[in-house]
Amino acid sequence: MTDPVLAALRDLAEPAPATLADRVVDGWLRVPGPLGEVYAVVGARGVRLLRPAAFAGELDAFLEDYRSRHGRPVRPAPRAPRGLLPALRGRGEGPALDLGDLTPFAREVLAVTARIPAGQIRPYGWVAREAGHPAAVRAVGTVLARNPVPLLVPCHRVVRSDGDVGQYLSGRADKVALLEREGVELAHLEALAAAGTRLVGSDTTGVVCFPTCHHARRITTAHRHGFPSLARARAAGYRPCRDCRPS
DNA sequence: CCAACGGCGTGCT
DNA sequence: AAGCACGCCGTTG
Repeated sequence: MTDPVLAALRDLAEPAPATLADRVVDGWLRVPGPLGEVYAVVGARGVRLLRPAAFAGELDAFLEDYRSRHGRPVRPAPRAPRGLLPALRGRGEGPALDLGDLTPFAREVLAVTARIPAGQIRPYGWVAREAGHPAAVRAVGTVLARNPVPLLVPCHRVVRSDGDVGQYLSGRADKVALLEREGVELAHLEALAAAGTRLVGSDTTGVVCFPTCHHARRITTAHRHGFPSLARARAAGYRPCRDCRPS
């Protein structure tokens, strides 16, 4: 078990000179994350696999998971890649990712998901549409269920359209914890959904948003209107927000 | 190639 | 209102 503080300090240390092995062999590491420690495997092009340690089990199981996916040798990584530790603390753009072996559809789904800001959530159906496959809602779920780099690609921010938080790799409890940590008011959103409100608009701007969009949060209660669908909002003269692009 | 399988959505009770 | 059945669709064995 690695001391989180020591692990963090290690990231600040001078990078070791790159050896040939650093370029050819992938490296594993164990670092602190928002739900406890995580294992990661990093290749020359970026992070290839990441798992919460509590979910992955022992290191051996994690490395076997990686080997079964890629069949490449793994050794301990000399250091964490730039941006990994800050990203796991919710800061920065995150480290480079190596998702090269995924299908184009899966890559697109993850790319769309990666753009959801912290503190906000979007439905699976929205991701499907943004990825250019509006009917592949369920397939989006399958892709996210196999997200090789959870936390870095924030699949916990994708939820069901009915207000339920939905499933998650390591269980709904983790998903809820991650979202609440980011300031998402799940109870409030569930109440909204239960009342049939999926979008909110401002009658001063005529714009409708997902409730967690930063524009939506600025609407004062006097000017706030809820809508069950974009069609209904449009019928009332509203247009979709250009930032959260409600569908 | 085909069939089964999901972190879903929706319409019907 | 909560639950269920069925449709959808990209992967995988």
